Amino acid sequence: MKKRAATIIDVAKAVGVSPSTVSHAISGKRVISTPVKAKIFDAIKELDYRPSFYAQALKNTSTRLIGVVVNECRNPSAALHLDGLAAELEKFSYKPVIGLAGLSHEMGEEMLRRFSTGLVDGVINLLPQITPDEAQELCGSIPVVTNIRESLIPVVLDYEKLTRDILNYLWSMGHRDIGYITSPTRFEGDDRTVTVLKKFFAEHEIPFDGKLVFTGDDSIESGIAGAAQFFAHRKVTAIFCGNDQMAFGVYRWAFENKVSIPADLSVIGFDNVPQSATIIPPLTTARFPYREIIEHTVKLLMAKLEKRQMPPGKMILEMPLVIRHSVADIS
Amino acid sequence: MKKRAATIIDVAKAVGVSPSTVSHAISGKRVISTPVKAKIFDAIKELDYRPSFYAQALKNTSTRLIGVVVNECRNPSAALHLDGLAAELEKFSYKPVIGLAGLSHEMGEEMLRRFSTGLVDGVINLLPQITPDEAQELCGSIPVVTNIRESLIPVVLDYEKLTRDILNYLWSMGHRDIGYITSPTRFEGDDRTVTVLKKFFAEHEIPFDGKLVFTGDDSIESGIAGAAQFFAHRKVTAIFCGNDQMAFGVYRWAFENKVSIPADLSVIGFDNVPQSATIIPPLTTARFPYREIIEHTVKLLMAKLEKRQMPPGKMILEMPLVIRHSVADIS
DNA sequence: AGAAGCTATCAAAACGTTTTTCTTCCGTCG
DNA sequence: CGACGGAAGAAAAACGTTTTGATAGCTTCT
Repeated sequence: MKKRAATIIDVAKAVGVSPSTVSHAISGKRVISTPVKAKIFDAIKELDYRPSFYAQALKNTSTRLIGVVVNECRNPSAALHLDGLAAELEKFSYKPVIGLAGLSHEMGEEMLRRFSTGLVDGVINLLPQITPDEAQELCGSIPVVTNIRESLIPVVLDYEKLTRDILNYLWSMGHRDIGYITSPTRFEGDDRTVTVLKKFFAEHEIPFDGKLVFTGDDSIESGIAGAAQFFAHRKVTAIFCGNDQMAFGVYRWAFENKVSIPADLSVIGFDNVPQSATIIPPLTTARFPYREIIEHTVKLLMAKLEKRQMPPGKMILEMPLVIRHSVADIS
Repeated sequence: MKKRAATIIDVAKAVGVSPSTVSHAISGKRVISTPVKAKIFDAIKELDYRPSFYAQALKNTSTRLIGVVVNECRNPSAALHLDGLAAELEKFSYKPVIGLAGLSHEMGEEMLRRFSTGLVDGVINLLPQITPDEAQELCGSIPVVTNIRESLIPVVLDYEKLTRDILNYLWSMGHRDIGYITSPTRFEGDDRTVTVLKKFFAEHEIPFDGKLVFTGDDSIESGIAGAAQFFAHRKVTAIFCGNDQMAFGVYRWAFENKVSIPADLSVIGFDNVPQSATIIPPLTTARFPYREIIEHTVKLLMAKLEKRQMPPGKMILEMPLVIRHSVADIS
């Protein structure tokens, strides 16, 4: 059990046949007589022969492996992406190789560079801190898809409509003092959200208060910090967050400060991670279309792998509000 | 950008030198004259040469990669393991290759078998459904550590003491009607827990009610099911769960059935995942020693890789209760 | 009966490295 | 001045496969 693993040459010798015959018997690319084939398979089992992955990869120049780079698994949204991508890639007989970059920028670059040495056939970059161009640069000649950045995928996420939906909903429930915590994962979406915010308040003839926008970083801590900042400034009746994680942070802050949700403070998240349904009170949030985004991500990667063009046309994905119990009607 | 990646031969030709010289210049294993070296590095940059990972692996027979097999990332406990293992392996210059098996048994076996083809130097099996022996069998000659099973690691988790601590705590708070939801991840720990339970009730002269033990599967859903079963049978004042996920399920059931935690029902979890601190009310739970377990897991794997024996001696790890707000004093 | 065509197998080249051994060229020393 | 030794680089072998081309031995057809 501690000795060197058996090679194809070992089994060839054991049967008294050439290595190529063994290879053909395994792959079935040429016909091998039944008795010989039987003896070969016996020997394979006997010697516990397993073809060397690396030798095969070297010969084939394809590995059916896709590198997926992500910051941390403990981010529920990342975990959802990872699980989903694994399942989706499986449909095309690809397997993910997950690179955990941690939170450092260098480590992310390092991982992408590492993948570019032929280890994988393609890369999916889930790091928000690395732009599509940087990622492609780091990976050299192998195809990369950066699915976090909306611009890269032939799909459009209508953040403006979503923001308007949320604001309308909050407004209809009587909320006038609303804080917003941004998420770096949403990028362009974030900027536009602020624009919509300003416009919305202008339309309703309410002054826009810049201190009611807090720049978050997707972590629970920044949710806490955001809520703290708002209330230090002035009382708000609702906070909406660029992702659910930060909404959980707001919950946390509220609990510690004896502010009751939703009675004293309403909260809206974005993502609809499973935890948003189990937290108390269940979080009202917008459903991020994980399934569709994931499908499109791998579809796009497959196209790049096969050097196909994607059909032009864009697809608009809905991000419906899922109404649970974290927003109160105070009108 | 779409053309074949440059090889070491290409850079050798570009400089007018032999491939071995290039290799030596890169590795520094032999001294190469400064001007030649400079030209080589220029050419490398120019051609964007990256050594083929597979060719290197084939030659070296070591890859500094460790396969980690896990069911799903969305399980927060798994995510914690994954992040921790990645950081710990990094200390030894190993990188994890994560295999997502999903929930099917065959897929788990498949992943383990796949890893055994030289893809990785060693394997860490996090699948509770596969025993250490099965895992070693599937992986052939490469070292495997199955860290979920306590018996394999030179560390003992004192589940009996933990159970007693929990029961004493609950008892001191006045609880007499206590349900227990088991976790498959704890195995032997689970059985022993039930034993301790019986003993504890005997000592306190309370009849043991078998219907107050529910077999869970670590999912949120089984937490819901467990709570539902208990209350269908009779009222309990406290439930303790083999992991935090299932405790979240109990929260969920309580919310839906207008049972208030902790006023009407106390809950204790096990794991102390981050979410247990942010859920409302914050969950009282036992801290699973992730850091130590992870350290020992890779220590053990490193020993196997270097064919060293582990020093005998076992280490007892504490699992202290972290008291938050999910248990009420009803005495 | 000889050419042609199969069938089952073998031999060799190739994939891109690393490593060991072999050259060649100098300078130095006795 | 011949031998020796060191430096710098070249050449070749090896890692474990897959794939292509070659080679026997048989059938089959004309």
